[in-house]
Amino acid sequence: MSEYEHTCMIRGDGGRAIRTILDRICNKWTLLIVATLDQGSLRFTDLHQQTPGISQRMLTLTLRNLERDGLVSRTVHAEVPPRVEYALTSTGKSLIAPALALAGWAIEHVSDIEASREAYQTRH
Amino acid sequence: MSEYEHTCMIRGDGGRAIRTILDRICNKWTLLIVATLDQGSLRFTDLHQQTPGISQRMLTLTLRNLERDGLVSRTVHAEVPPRVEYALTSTGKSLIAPALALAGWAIEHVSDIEASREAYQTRH
DNA sequence: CAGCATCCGGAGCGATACTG
DNA sequence: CAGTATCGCTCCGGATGCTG
Repeated sequence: MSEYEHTCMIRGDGGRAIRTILDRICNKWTLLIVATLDQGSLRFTDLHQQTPGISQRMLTLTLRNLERDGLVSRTVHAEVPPRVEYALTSTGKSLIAPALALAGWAIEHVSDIEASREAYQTRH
Repeated sequence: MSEYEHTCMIRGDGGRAIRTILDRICNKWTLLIVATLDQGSLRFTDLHQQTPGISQRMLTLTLRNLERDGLVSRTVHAEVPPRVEYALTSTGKSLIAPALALAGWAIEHVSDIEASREAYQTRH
């Protein structure tokens, strides 16, 4: 089987499956949060501190979406002050591998891409 | 080396490298166009017909961005009527592999994610 | 054939202030 | 500590119409 026949996985149903996950991970913070939680369970404030630049609002929204999709578990401990632990589910952990594949590609080609952008800039 | 230490590839520079590529592929059409071009060189109209639902405007914008980033080449043939061929560059082709990894994950887990969404819905 | 110009609605995201 | 509420900006993307 030739290489391009595999790409039916992407085009498959008009891209519905790949869209579902892209809509989840392609926002500004999701992959960063998932990668951070790969260390293990963390509290809201820990995540906030380990994610430079994120607002409380966006951290909350990102975690809610991940919880809703079953990629992150949210555990509330009945204590005062409250303690909430976030952790990757098994589904969430399984996302790490393909995410790393993409990150590897990004690191390998980011300089080429940026060079191409500058060259394009000067041509137009 | 434990698994989670690899995730520095994602968190690395605060996520700049991964952001560069996510900003490119995470829009609605880019991955679909790249997967379609994996068949080989195609004209504007061919791409338009093989990508159900896309508008001329979005096809143009998507192709311009891919060309700008050096993932797609654009060849204008001096004929009447005009003929323009789009093809993946070697950099563009190298994106197929990690994209397939992500698509595979998406296909494998899309039903779990949708089930989790419905369960979350009924809980809230 | 292969596009560009224009208008417009909605979503993403940041800043800020408030709370059980 | 772990959020919620509100405001406002920007950009994506769809619809439509025009052109070398």
